[in-house]
Amino acid sequence: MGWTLVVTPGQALFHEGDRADRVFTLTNGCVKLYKLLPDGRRQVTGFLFPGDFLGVSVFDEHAFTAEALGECQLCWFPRSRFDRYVETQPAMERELYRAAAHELAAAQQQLVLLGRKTAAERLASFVLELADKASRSPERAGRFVDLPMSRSDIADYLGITKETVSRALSLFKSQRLIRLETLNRIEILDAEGLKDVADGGLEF
Amino acid sequence: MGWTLVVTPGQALFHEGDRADRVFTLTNGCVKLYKLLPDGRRQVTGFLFPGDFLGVSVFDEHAFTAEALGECQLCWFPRSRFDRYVETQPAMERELYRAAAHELAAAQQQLVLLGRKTAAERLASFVLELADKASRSPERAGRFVDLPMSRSDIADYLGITKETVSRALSLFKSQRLIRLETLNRIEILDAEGLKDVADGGLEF
DNA sequence: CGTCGGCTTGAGATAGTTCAAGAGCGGTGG
DNA sequence: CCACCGCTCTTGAACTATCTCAAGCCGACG
Repeated sequence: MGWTLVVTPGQALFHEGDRADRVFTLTNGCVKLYKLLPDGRRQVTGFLFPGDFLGVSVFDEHAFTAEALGECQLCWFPRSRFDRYVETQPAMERELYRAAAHELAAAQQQLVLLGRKTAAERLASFVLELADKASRSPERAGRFVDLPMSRSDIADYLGITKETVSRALSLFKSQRLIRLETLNRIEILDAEGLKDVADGGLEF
Repeated sequence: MGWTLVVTPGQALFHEGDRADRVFTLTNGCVKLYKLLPDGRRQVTGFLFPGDFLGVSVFDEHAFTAEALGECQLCWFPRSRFDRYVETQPAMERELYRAAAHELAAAQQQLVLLGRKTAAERLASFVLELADKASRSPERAGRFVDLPMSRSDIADYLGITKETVSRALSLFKSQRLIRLETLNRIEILDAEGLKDVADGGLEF
């Protein structure tokens, strides 16, 4: 029902502007999506986890680059085949719409983060977002949150620098909100406290 | 085929969290969409112009507040009626999907703006975005761009302060990129120059 | 066990914010 | 029709969160 594809860490599945002629489902590993400005500034628009779909688009060209974070395994189809399949399945059309609406709502939430939150609020929101995603997956649940991406990737997702990410993490450690089990794995010690930080602290 | 509604300047059509039980089309006037943080910080997520749809959502609750900029005239239907109509029209389902995908692409472009652009780049992008929208409408075309929203609204859309908006406009005036015909109407003197600013200047 | 690359921490620079006046426009009433 | 008033917009000056640049640190890997 499709072809299997294995990509190495850092390898791009496709670039912004490439012809969108394949659709993927991520079976193993994580992927980052980003857009670049002409001078190299980068905005990460999202991260994908096992089970996520990729490359479905109503446009001819991809609007962003997709790059493997670690080693990834994917399953892909030609887009033409996918489109033909969708046309025969009215329920699928609806499902695509629902998925796009969810992505749109998430993007609008991210607009608030990028437009109006402080560095600490951004990082707290990010940790909780990952924790929330993990809690829905059977296996990855619990107080621990994996960070499969680098500090730079987090920074480019949150619209800050990698140094500011480090400093905010250190701040949270000193406040006993989190603990770094390893460099890429956070233990949440105080989810409530983190939530308070994420939405602007307790002001009144 | 629906009811007419006239709202006065500053009046909200609905608030974030309200039950989404009506769909609208804006026949006259302009609307701003925004989300608030608990402490009052605001992120404007978009502006609507005559002909735009509003309130179509797969969710039960509105994800943002919609507020009239000036006096507005709208046409609305109960959502239940709209949903029933969509179900009978497979082409409509597809059109909704296409619309959501376009909004998503626009939101991702705005993520780049909010995450990585400087104040001047943000304002230049904004002016060009309005000019581009206007150029598609038969009547509003030309070098002139109307700003139906306040400086604060622009600021909250671009993730900066109203003072910074003013300063960037003054900068563009001094560089002969634009002229303010009136406070709320810009004449674009150098679209190319504005484009260069919008995407990070000419670096090489 | 040493090296390399990413992470953390520090110190100084800065873009943008905040706070504070003034200026200009539009609306109102004399 | 003009003068006044209120509000938004502009400009200025000081402040600050974040960035930039520069070491050291530390963990992963050979």
